[in-house]
Amino acid sequence: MVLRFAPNPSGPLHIGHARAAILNQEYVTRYGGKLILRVEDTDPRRVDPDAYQMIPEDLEWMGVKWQDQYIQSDRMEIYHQYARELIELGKAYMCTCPGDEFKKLKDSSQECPHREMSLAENLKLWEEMPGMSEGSVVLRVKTDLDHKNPAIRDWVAMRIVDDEHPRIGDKFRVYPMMNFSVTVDDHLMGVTHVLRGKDHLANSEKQKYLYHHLGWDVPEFIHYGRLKMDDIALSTSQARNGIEEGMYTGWDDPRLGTIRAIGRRGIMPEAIKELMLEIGVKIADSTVSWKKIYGLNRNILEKVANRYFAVLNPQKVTINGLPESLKGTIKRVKHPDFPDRGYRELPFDGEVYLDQDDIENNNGRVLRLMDAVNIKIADEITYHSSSLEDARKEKARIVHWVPVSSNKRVKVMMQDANLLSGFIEPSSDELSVDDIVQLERVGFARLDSVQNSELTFYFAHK
RNA sequence: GCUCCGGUAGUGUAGUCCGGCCAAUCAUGUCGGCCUUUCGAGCCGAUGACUCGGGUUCGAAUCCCGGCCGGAGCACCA
Repeated sequence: MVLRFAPNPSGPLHIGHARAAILNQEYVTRYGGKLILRVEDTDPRRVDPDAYQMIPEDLEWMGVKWQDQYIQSDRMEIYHQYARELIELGKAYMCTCPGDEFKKLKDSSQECPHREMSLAENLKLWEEMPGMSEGSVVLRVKTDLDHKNPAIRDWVAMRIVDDEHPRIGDKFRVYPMMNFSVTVDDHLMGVTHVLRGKDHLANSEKQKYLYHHLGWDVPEFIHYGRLKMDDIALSTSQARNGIEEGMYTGWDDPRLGTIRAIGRRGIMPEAIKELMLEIGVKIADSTVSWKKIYGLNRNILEKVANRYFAVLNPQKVTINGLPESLKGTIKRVKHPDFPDRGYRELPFDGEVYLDQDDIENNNGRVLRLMDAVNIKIADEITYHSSSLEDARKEKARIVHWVPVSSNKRVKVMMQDANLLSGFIEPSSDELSVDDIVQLERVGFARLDSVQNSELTFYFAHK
């Protein structure tokens, strides 16, 4: 089997691309064969030069591997060659009809005057095409003027574009349309199965005519439905505008649905993969919720993420009447299921930061500081007892805390780009960037940067 | 409007091709319980669906017709 992932380089990959990429990859690994990465940049106006770099990066992050790689703008001569061949076969013709006039004819199943031009006239126009003005002429593939779907009738194969191409400059003015270059490439590259969105249903139909004209085998077309994410509805172009206007910090802004934004937040590639394999290739649309992704991701992270205390809405608390004997160092496992990962140590001297909400929601009640002591919340915070049993008796809430005497500053970037700040326990200094941890009772987060001993996390989910 | 396609629990999915083993799978969510220490993790359990109406058949989620709802395309974008 030969499959290809063929994105348009208009920006980095987003969650929708992930489906095509991962499913293609899955077919290859499951049935054997190869995967081709083909960058489809035959519209000079829809090319973001950075995308040539970002697309492979995003694929690598997702764990998608490809064997061959092509860029269509390197293959312009090939498209020109096949376009000419098609004319010589009498299967395509040069058409100078204004667009609206052709549409009128096409919609009533009538052929335009150029359809029966002689080969010589066609070739002459084809030779002149590079010197003609944009919009004045196109090469059309003959299909069936009686096809019940007007969209299929005599579609455009080559057209003139005046803009410079970001990669190949002004070397060419005559560019292939996607349906033409895709068909030529899929055939030349030996693609056996074409996996594409159902928005290409009509294109598959159009392309079949070209396969038949040239006597080529038609690959298996597989169409999948639309994938909607609740919340993020941002298209690549909307995201780009937002970045340019300074609304978003970049392609990896936590509010965006790009692969890099999702990864930055600590969503694991395996979670994305599981999601895509579950959704599969069915043609019915599906709406995926973040909760679903979080659930899958949590299953992976739960085993991986060590635990730390961070207080994000800190209020300094001094415990009155704390017996001297209870002061000391609290040891706590990094992960309850994997004790051999070791312990972290928190000095405890009666001065701690607690989450303001924990204090406000427990006024008049007993609160247990994990692995430390029980305290009574009132106007004054006082020592209550020390054992867990006592805490249970009081139905005390068990909360996390950070020592005042020893801690690091921490910031947590939330999904809505809200930046929370507070304190994290001192043993967090053993963490390095990219580590994903569970901030107990807060949620999972990925360490994004460390600056001047201040840690910045990107929040994944609870 | 025209062409094409789809509709299984809150969401996603299995089953639909080749009707019976489907009072319908799994996941996620939600709810409840458990846990010498995360109310939020984990573990256990529970709730929850075949779009509707006809037809064919001994028997239909599965086949046929119609309705309803939803989607895609109708570019000199990909």
